[in-house]
Amino acid sequence: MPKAPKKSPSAPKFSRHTVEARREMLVDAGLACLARHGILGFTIDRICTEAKVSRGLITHHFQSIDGLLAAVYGAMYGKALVAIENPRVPLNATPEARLASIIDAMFSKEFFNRESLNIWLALWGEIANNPELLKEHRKQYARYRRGIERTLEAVALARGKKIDTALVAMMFVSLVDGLGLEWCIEPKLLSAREARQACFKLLEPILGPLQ
Amino acid sequence: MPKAPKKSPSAPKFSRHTVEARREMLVDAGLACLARHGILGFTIDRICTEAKVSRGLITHHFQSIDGLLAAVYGAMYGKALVAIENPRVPLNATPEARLASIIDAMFSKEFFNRESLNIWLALWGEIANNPELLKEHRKQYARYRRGIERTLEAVALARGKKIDTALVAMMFVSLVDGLGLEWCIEPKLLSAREARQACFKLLEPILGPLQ
DNA sequence: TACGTTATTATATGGTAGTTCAATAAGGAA
DNA sequence: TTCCTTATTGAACTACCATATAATAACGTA
Repeated sequence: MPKAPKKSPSAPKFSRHTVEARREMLVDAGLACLARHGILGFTIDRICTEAKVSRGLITHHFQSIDGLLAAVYGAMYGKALVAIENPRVPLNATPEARLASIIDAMFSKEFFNRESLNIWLALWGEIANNPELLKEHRKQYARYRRGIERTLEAVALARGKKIDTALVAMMFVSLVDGLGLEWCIEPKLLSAREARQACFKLLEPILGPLQ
Repeated sequence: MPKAPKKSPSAPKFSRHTVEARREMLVDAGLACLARHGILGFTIDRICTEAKVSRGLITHHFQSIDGLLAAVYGAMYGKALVAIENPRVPLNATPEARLASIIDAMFSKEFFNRESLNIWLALWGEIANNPELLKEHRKQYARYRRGIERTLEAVALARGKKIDTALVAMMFVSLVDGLGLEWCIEPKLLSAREARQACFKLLEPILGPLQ
């Protein structure tokens, strides 16, 4: 009995899943590869090994490796959009409380961690060079910006301040992404707390005290 | 006379250059590939084709493809550091004028263009995943931040303002990088002029009027 | 003009990339 | 239990990857 099989001979060699479930498993494996090795680690071989499936499955479920990459991008935004469109505050919360909740979420451990940020960095560098990814980006990013703009606009309105909403939103989004970039590359140069503080320091001169 | 050669038979098949000159040519070719196709386009084949040399030359001059990538990164910083450490203002210019000159340079066509920004994006995504690149980054980025910190500190000192220099510098650098990121991916969402304006809008509540 | 140094070429090598597709077998339905 | 659908496997294929190295030839020097 050389190389004893770990399971009984009658055990299935693999298990079948619904299309949706398997797609999610492959997306998760893709995220793991992106987090660990960046865009150069996003390969059929690596991802299938990570997901413990054979090489043919990605093409079967996503047509191509780029199809999976677009799905991975959508999954990243999916998580973030929940926090922005449904901040964890009471329904009757003030606009200020909604904004503060969004900022807190952005710099919480769930989003502000090296794995997630390394994924974002890897994706950002490819958007402009990958048509399929760009298409997905346009869809998701529009929603993201709209959510931020509405929140900022609501605060300004509640305080009777007139602001250039598009510009302030762009500044806020840019600062958040920029802080994530710096921290991902060299985490010791700032803390999540300082990054969060930086956002308030940007917005308070424009919107008034927020905390 | 089939397939007539374009040059006389006695013409050299290639020309020799000094090590320094050839290294620069390879770096330029690497930059072009990065600008056009991102990090996935940074390959021996592509770069050598771009530079019109044979495949062995990169290894000969840089040991490996990662060695060339680190040199490319250094070249990008080299250009930017000139503008920061030697802003185009008179020697006796005010700190405010020096700061304004740096900001103007950052959003000038020389730096704020899609090619350059696509290169930065490609590099940022790889720093955390490439030890050789990380080493080069640490060397260059420290100089960059120091230059920004000194300039901000000088303005604050001249105006008798007390600021958290490290935090303000981090905010400024993050905003600049973030704006470049957004603009590179979707240039129609803001102009270079608005990006420049955003920097002043961040700094003026902290340092007072700057323009 | 001939020589010597060495930058450069060109090929070989072993690995890994993404995609295709026929064969397989899991697991629900009958 | 048997059958059928189809998710999944796994090998084949072509293309491209980085690197090593021996042969070549450019060009300054003597």
